[in-house]
Amino acid sequence: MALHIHDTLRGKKVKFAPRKKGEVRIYVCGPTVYDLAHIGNARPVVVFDVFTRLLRRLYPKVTYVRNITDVDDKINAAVKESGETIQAITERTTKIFHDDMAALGNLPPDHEPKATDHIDGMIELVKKLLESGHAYEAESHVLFSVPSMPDYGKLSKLNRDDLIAGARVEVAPYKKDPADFVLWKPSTDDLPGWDSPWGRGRPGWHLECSVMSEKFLGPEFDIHGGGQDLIFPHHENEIAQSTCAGGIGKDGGFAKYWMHNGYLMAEGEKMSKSLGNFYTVHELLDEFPGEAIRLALLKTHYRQPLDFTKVGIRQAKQELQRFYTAIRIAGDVEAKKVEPPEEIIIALEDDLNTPYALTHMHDITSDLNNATTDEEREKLKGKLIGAGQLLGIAQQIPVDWFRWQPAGTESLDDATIKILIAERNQARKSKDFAEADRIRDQLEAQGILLEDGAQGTTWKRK
RNA sequence: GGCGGGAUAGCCAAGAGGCAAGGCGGCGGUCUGCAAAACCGCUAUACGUCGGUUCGAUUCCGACUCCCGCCUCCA
Repeated sequence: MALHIHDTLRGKKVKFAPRKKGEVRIYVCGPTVYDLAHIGNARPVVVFDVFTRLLRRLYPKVTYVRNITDVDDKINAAVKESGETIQAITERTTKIFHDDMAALGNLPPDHEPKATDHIDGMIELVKKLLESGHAYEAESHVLFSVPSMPDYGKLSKLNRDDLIAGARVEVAPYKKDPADFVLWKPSTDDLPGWDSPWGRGRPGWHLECSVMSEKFLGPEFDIHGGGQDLIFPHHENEIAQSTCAGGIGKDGGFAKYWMHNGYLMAEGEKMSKSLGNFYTVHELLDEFPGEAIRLALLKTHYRQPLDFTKVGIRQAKQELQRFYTAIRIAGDVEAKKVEPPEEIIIALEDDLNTPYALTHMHDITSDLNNATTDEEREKLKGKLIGAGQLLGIAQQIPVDWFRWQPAGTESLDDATIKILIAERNQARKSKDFAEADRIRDQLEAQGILLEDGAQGTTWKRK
């Protein structure tokens, strides 16, 4: 089975074929760096991380671009509120974003361009749109003329009349058509701005992705991804800007396929800052291992709505315990041929069916636990770890995984635990089970669980 | 009003027109000094409601209910 993905543009699952043989170019919308990433921001990062891992296995060359948007009115608002400089906010937020995403086991993209490094390109793009009659100037703004593009709305399946009918925001008076959107807007002195043919100003929201995707992937690339909420207006407007500025080829130009991940709720309610029921990745990482958070996201198919809960993370953590326990028990044999088994690849090739891939991982785990010969165990251990490679889980050394503890907890150090285990085993040897159990209970009270195995006593944290 | 996604066991969650995967949790057993882990077994009066198509639907169609979202700057 070849790779199939659900394409938002065509509205169905389709067979994937890259524009250039053996090469895949993918662009995913990254964060606007004004605040800590919440778990909803993490979903597309994790989803497309697994997806690009799969692509790299399937194709010799993959270029994955994910941008950082560091110019935006939300950033300006954050500046006003905190008094920090823009640079301080965007750099700090970017740093934390990187740390948080790494903690969730995400590999960095090949390129991570920043919007502010590409203002010149944006100005060029706006010029092109003006020259080709797809844009116009009005009151120091430059606007995209939606009526100039006959098939505007093809991604979101919204037509211009619907847009106008559903408008909840007052239409700016300088717009020729209510559906037109801003390409460039003027900045007052207290706002970030760049010199342009239309005066000092700053770019509209969608411009950066049009410019940076072309710069790193060319005017026609393969896949554009992001959260469902970006379909309209962001991606719709990117299509408008990029295709009307040129770069229209046989596949309609710009991205050939569009992939969007589903929405997230938190604890049964829609995530909302005003309700306070959203989790930042940062705070979650204090309480849970990043890998458990990652798995909680991958347990649900990426296009399904996901109700993200702490109970869900705990369940994910239990599943990881199972994988790592099996790997730990098989610690006496070398994993052989560590690479993703066929069934895992097949599951993921079917529009990234991570839940089904996980089912296979559990099957492999059962087989490993049931294996009787070392030869089988070597093979199955390799399969299990190989499967985890694609999903970005089960890659740690088991000891490290079992050692993890929440931030700020003060528990016994490894050396002390070792000593207590030795004392307990001494007691067991001399049949002083009361003392042995006392030590075990004492450790358990500190969150340390003991397991007496054939190869001695091992421990893990709850 | 327009457009889109969802509703499967205590919980999470795949799936296919023809006996309802998997995991977590729970229960019983084997193993263990006892545990834990592992293993074995059990754990859904049939998949939101009502109709329709069909030999047969939970899977297709229609209506409805509820939930989530988009309709100009939110992943």
